[in-house]
Amino acid sequence: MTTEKRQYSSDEEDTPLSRTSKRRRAAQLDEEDDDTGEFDSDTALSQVSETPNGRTPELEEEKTTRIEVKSEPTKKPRKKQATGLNKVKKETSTRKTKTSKSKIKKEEEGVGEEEEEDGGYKWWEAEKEDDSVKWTTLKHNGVIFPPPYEPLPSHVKLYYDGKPVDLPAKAEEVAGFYAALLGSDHTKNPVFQKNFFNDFLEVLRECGGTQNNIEIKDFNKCDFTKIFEYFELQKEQRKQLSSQEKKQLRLEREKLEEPYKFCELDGRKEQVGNFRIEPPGLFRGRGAHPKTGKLKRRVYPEDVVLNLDKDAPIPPLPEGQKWGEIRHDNTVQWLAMWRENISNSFKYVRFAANSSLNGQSDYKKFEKARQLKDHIDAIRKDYTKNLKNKVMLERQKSVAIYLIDVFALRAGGEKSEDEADTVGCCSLRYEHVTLNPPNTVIFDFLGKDSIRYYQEVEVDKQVFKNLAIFKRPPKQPGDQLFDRLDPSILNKHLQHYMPGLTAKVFRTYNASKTMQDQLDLIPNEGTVAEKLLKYNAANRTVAILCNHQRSVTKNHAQSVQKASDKIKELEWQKIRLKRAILQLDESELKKRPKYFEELDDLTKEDEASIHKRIIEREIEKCHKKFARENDKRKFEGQELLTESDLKEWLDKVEETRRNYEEELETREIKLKSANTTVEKLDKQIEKLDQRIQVSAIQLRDKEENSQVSLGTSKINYIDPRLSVVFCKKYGVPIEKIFTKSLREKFKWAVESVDETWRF
DNA sequence: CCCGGAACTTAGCATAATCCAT
DNA sequence: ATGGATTATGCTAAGTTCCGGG
Repeated sequence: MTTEKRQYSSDEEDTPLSRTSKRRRAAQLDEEDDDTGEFDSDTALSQVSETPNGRTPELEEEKTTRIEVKSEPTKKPRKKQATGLNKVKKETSTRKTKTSKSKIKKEEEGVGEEEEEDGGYKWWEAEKEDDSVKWTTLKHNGVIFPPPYEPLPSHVKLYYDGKPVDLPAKAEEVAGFYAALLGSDHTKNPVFQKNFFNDFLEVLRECGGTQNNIEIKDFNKCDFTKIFEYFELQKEQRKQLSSQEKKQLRLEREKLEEPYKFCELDGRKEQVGNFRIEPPGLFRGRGAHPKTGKLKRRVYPEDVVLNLDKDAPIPPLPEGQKWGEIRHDNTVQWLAMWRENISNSFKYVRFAANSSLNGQSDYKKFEKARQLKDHIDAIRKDYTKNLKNKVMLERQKSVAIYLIDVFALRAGGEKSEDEADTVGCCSLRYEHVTLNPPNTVIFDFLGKDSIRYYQEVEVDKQVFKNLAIFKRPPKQPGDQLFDRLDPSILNKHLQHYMPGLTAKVFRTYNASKTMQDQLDLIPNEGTVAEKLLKYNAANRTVAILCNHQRSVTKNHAQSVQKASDKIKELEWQKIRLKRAILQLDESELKKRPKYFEELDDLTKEDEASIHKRIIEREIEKCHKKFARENDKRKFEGQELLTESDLKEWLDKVEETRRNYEEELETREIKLKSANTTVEKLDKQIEKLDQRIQVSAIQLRDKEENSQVSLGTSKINYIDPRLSVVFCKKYGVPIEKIFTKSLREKFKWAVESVDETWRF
């Protein structure tokens, strides 16, 4: 019933043209388009779509474009970027005095928070001008390599055409990678199968084929289930370990990790993020990734480049091994890197999210987004005006910025043939946008991570007209909508509004701005739980804006069912109590008829099904309790409970069942305590009402959140200071909103902001 | 310019850890 | 205390942007 969240592009109806040639074709179109392209600002929509092979473009216009384009970059060289940030820094320093004062107050009050490992260095209270140099000293202990491959026991094998295969360890390892995924969707994906099988055969060939003369040719004759089952068994055994043993293992792991967890940056102890080298395995590309299933090869020390200061001791390696390279580059914030074999790019070992350098980057990111406040009006005015610009490039730019600003689209860079076909703004194609006059647009495309973006929206009239122009024949499916645009052109354009302004800043800006606006709407009243719910609702609007999705969990439907059953049960209980009141004193009905109205809401059938559910649950409970109790007794060598003991419990349930049945007929409630009163029952009903309220809200929240992921926007888009201010102003403990690791990541925000701060 | 490499930021999913009702 | 449900974290893929060299 749930629509699949991630979309695997429909079976290659891909045109014979490769994506790159599509692009080229689009470029040709442009020239033609320019010929047709005199854009009258008042062109009516009908005219636009009609416009056949229009007139030649005014050459003047062409010239102006070129001149404009050239003159733009002269304005400022790239490296400048710092200027904008320096301004930000000054702003900070004025705020600093305030901040440190409030900090002192805090300390006087003796707020003893969590322990800090880094000695409490507060970079946000320090001044630092040039940030191209990231550190002066950097020492660390390198990385953890995955353990070497452990061959399977000799009775666990791959079967080919029904026969056991003796694989060389290296090939067996690869087979094992596949076997381990048997339960997952990956192994159902033909691309995954094919890529895996190719690489598996290659490894097998490299190590001289199978050891018992079986030639593996057909993937469909391979049976990995024995290996899979062995892994499952291992998993099970690991789960069965006593908590003692588990603890032991954990301690050993922690001891091994200890030296790698921290490094020394400018003399301070800071945490390292991903100090583990990624283990070999099968590449799990998302969506319709052409390389999914390929073997991700093992990384050895000689593949790894370390980055540390010149005087830092070089982390030792086992005899005979050496690091690929030792570097001393203090303009970057990585500690180690290696080249990965799937797309031939680099992987980095970097500082943890709570490190000072990452904190500073975050801070700068949000300050830059805040700066956009001062320019956004001009930018909006500008792009609105330029929607009617006579130059095609300008129109494309303004429409693109409009989409990025209004719908929070990503920039959308060009992608190569061997990646999943996903798009962002600049790479949108003809088929991703459907136009419904007068001004409704349907966006339907796969974005980052192959997450579907589907929106039916109304857009500015002129935007609509322009989109129609961008789709005008001879353009057709497969062609680029913005055929003259790419992120670098767009970003260059944005630069001249504000240094450092790029497409992604709009997402940050609009996310945080939306959050601020939503938080402003929340009244400062009610319980902490209620406020939290409203905070989450605000968070959710941001997540929806950014299209942050998650797959519904396997047991979502079940859990919703359970929750709504629970509510129904509570309501039934309430009704029951009300009946009881009437039983005690019939005159109550006349006194407050409204109160008893809901007695009629519950049909006999509903009531019966509630009864049934309760009874079934009780019976199940008896069985479970029986089984568990006996397990325990067995373990302790005690006498076991007999079937008759179980029967006794079940009989009790049966009795309840009969009571319910009777109650259903007679509507007569058997009251538990004899001396109850109307007042007491009223109290109980009130309590029930509250519980029902709470449960109903939680249920709604659960449903609304089932496909929306709040975390991504909380971590990356919403200025953390907004949350801190919210907590302070509304008396909500920050722990309710930021987990421990987020509090550490956003320490700069938690400690530096007072109630008056605004995004 | 254009291209691709390099560096950094953002993303969802699997699983570990924790919570919470029983 | 248990174990099923929920939440937090770890992992690594997939974006954007910067940058330097032809």
